[in-house]
Amino acid sequence: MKLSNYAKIFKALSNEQRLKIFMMIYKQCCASEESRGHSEFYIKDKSCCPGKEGIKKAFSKICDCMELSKSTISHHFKELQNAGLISCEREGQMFRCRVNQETVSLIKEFLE
Amino acid sequence: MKLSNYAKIFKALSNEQRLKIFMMIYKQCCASEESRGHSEFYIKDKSCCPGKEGIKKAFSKICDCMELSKSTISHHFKELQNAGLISCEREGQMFRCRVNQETVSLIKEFLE
DNA sequence: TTTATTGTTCGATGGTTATAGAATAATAGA
DNA sequence: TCTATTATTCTATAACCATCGAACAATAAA
Repeated sequence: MKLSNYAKIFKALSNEQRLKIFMMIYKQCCASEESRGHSEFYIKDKSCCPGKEGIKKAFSKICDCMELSKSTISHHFKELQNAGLISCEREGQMFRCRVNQETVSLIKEFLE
Repeated sequence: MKLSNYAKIFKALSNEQRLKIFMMIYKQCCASEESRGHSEFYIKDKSCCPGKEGIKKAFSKICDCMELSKSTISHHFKELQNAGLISCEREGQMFRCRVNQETVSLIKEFLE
């Protein structure tokens, strides 16, 4: 893979808010109320978004966990997709998304 | 470590030119002539910067491998240091620097 | 002490990005 | 079909970033 692609992946993770979104999906969970407006990421509980299929209704859940506008969050989702870090699909009113483990593995291999 | 610190590290790697510099130090080697102006990173040979102590005279060597001005490269070095990714020290006219493996490990653990 | 070499700092500039709000589109349910 | 819900796109703006050249600082060699 080209160096520019790696840079693109790192760029997608370089914004704190976007990284937080990514980690929520990665951990299949949502940040706690206390984490609002803070830089720390807290795992609330794993029951909020169960299953191995990724988060359902991820978009609105993540909106609830953050202090950003919908449009900004939508933009961040697209950046993460664009970098190949996550995949999203709409299932009716559900918004399912998951992390692309292959991309995560690529980063880890890159740093070997 | 705070999420903002991880974001900072990823930001340091998010610029293609800076990533190239980082990889030169990481691989303890310089890019080949052919790589000038291209987005690919090529390893030339390991003999140009031997030893485990990091690249000696890294700054000027890297300047020779890239199409950026000295001031820009200096800026990128500082960004990488600031993120904790590399450490540099001047030894007279030598400019020795090495990758902080602990930071690299932190990233890998973060993505576990 | 000069001079040459090497890297840093400063100031300017053009480009990119994060963000919000409004308008729009897509979908589900009544 | 109409309405409510949900996510996307558009437009604007302020902040940030990459880059350069020039001036400066530090060091080594003459």
